[in-house]
Amino acid sequence: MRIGELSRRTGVSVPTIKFYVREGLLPAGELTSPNQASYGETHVQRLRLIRALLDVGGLSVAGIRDVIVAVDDPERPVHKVLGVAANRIVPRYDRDPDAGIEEARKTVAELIAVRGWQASPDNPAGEALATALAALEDVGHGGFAEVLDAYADAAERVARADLEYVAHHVAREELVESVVVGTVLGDAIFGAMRRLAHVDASNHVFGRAT
Amino acid sequence: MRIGELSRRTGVSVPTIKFYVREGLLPAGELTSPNQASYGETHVQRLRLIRALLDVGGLSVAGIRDVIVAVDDPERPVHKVLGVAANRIVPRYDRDPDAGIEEARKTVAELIAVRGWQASPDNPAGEALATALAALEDVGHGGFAEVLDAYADAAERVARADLEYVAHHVAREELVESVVVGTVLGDAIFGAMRRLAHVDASNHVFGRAT
DNA sequence: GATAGCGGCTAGTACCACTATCCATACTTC
DNA sequence: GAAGTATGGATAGTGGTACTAGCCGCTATC
Repeated sequence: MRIGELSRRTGVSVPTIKFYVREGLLPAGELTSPNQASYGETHVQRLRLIRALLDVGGLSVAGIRDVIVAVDDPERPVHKVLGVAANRIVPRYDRDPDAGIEEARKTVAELIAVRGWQASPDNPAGEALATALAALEDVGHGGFAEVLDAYADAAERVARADLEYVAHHVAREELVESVVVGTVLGDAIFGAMRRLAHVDASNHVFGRAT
Repeated sequence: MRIGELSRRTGVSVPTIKFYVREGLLPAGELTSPNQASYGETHVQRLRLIRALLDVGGLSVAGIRDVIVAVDDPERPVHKVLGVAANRIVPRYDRDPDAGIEEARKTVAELIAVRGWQASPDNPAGEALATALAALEDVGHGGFAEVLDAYADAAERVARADLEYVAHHVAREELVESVVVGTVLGDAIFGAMRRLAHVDASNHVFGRAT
């Protein structure tokens, strides 16, 4: 198919497709003559992935490129690809290291220890958690830490379900892609569900609301 | 205190503080002379809230303004304020209405019915959920829907904990602020925990990884 | 053989979150 | 009380991001 049809089938404009190719998010079409190229189903799939990661997942174009380059590199071992993906997916908050974040890091380390999680507290997710907890403390909602256990229970439940889903995929590309998709879209899905559950819970508590 | 000290105490530069005042995120200091104003603890608090919402919560300046204006308007009933907050907090994905999203909306409505949630499926959170599910379908991971039940269990657990925390706050401003903070930072916290739990779970399944 | 579409290119746009600079005045320090 | 720094208020500019517009020479298609 040619670029016009690719555009129609995905709802992405032709100039934007060209832009994604330039940015390395999408492989160029196969040239059939000096100025004519043909695109296939893989391009349609890739474009849908890009749009989902951009619109729903909130990743940046640069972040998507890093993930895609890692996924497409057959030399790279799976766990390295997942590492790159994790680094791009987890938002990086920069915060000048003060007393607050050190305290929060300790909380995170304790949580991991109590839960018996096999995870190092200084990986990006642990850092992100510490930053968020420190921010909570800063805004005077340190008491929110009370609910951390409930969050951890829920996170374990979700993570188990995620892994079960991912376990169905044996092929490398499928595995990596489902981890990326699941992580990014899973956040959006869980967030939306949490808000629905809030509405329900607050209707129970306050009678009726929005 | 004067603006310089406010800046030192919050780590936000003086020009940026001026910018927030112009944008209506932060009330102006109280003028003590034509070109001298004094700021108090409320300004420190408000600035910390702004930074947390921006850096960790990922809200836009315009979104924060809408939330803050609603919170600061004493005329507005609590449930309306929470509505505004929900609308700003939940990211709005625009997607041309196609067959996919209709299907996803049905899934959402069913989920709500099965769970017995007192929530309308056409509120922003329900729409966001439908969009995310449709995106999942688009990228060929429709099978992910299998795990929705686990997600819903977890969301209920988290929402219950959130409400318990919020129930401690009786004063209106405190109530609204804790809902906003809890919703926004809670997403970040849960996301980070989910990733930690993934690391743990995948260590159990695959032996060891990143 | 007209005309619409194409690949490849450079340049431009709109928005966002600041940042720089300026001015007249006020506070601070010597 | 002079010198130097800080302040409030204003306008203009910056750098980053995600596109978008326009052009050229060529080609598929009717």
